Amino acid sequence: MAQTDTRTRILDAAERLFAERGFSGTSVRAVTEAAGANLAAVGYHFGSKADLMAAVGRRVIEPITAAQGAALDRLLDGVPEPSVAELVEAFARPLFDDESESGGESGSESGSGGEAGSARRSRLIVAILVDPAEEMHGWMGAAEEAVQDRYLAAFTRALPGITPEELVFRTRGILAVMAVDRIGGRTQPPAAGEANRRWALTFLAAAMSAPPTGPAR
Amino acid sequence: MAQTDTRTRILDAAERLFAERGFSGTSVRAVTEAAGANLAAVGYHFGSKADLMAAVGRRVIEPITAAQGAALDRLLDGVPEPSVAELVEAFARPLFDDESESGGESGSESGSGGEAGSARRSRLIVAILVDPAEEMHGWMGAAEEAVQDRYLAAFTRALPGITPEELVFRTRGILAVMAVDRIGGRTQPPAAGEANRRWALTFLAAAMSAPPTGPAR
DNA sequence: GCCTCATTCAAACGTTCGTTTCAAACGATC
DNA sequence: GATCGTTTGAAACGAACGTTTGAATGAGGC
Repeated sequence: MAQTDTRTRILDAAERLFAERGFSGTSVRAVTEAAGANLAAVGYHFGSKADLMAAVGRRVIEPITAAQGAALDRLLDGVPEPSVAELVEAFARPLFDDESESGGESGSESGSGGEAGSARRSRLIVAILVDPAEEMHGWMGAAEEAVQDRYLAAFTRALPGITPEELVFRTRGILAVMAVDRIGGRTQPPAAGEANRRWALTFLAAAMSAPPTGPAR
Repeated sequence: MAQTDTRTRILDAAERLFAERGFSGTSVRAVTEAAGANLAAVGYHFGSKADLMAAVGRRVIEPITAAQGAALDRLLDGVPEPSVAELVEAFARPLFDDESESGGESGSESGSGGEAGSARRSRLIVAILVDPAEEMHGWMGAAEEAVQDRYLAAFTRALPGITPEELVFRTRGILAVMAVDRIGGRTQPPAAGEANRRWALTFLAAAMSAPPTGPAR
């Protein structure tokens, strides 16, 4: 066979199926069948279905979190006070699928190729964000929170006058907008990823830059 | 009326559980137990789990769609060219839970500690929007699409210069932002519904009013 | 050859799932 | 009180689920 590793094939299949059907909607049997592996291979390589999801999630999220942190470093290194649009782009761009993934400066990542499977990454992120199953996001660690806190601080400096609570709301709004192509698929198929990404950046830059919400009227 | 109808109790319990755990994550047994009804009651009153979900969804969505349509009627009746902020508010406000609407359905579940009364409707809407299970949204009909098309036309008039495709994206962005309080619950509990709603309207009015995205640079 | 180790395999474990069955209880009408 | 249609009850159905078991398989070192 000389195919890819069974473990990797399972990770790839699970990444796609968890993104498409959610945690509860994906069976271990469906994963192993799609991967061309035996049912027991999940237990052997990962331990349990929840552990498989954690492995899938970490493989996707870790380079994204690293890219978000590196982009913020680069931004703060250039100018002391980056614009809102720059912050939005630095935060959101790694969340989208890279049609032309070049970057990768910090050599820590790379490692295992990571080829193929674009356009699936952002779908898994959205699934992680919105899936009600605890196993879908319970594995996330402090690294993700840390980089989000750093962006929150940067947005706070770029947007004085916005209360911290509203800023938290808006930062979560960035993530929520990632789910846009999961919504209302009945009318028409989601546009190409490239156009979606540029529209989202426009949408989010304007939203983040909105004047503060006044008190209840 | 010793207590509410079995059929209604099942609808209430299903509305809460489908919103909290999604379609695949909610068992018929969990619904009937929460409703204090027999397992077979779902089959008798609704036919199947998918039919139950359709009944739950229609009960929630229909008045919202009607309110969205009525709000647009009212708006277009007053001024021929409503502003973007007015359109956003007319479209989005019915999607949020009405704090003022005390429909008197607070007695569904007694034991839950939190304020279970409202804040469930918008959660179900979000669950319907993002749940990957076909049964979660497959029941939606032409009425919902029709009102969304009417808003799309109104936004098109209010925002000349935005391509129809980008406008579709932004309109879906309105719905996506509804999912914001489902995201990142680790940092802090979701804010009160009232503040969330006002922040969302600010966020969305600015986002919808953004200048058109230029061609790829 | 033999042994060791990691991996794969078919099969089975017990549990939970959605659904169905059929008898019992209920309320209204005669 | 008997009868009818409607609703509820306990129990069971087969299928699918996550997980575990223990025997095959194969490569590498002796």
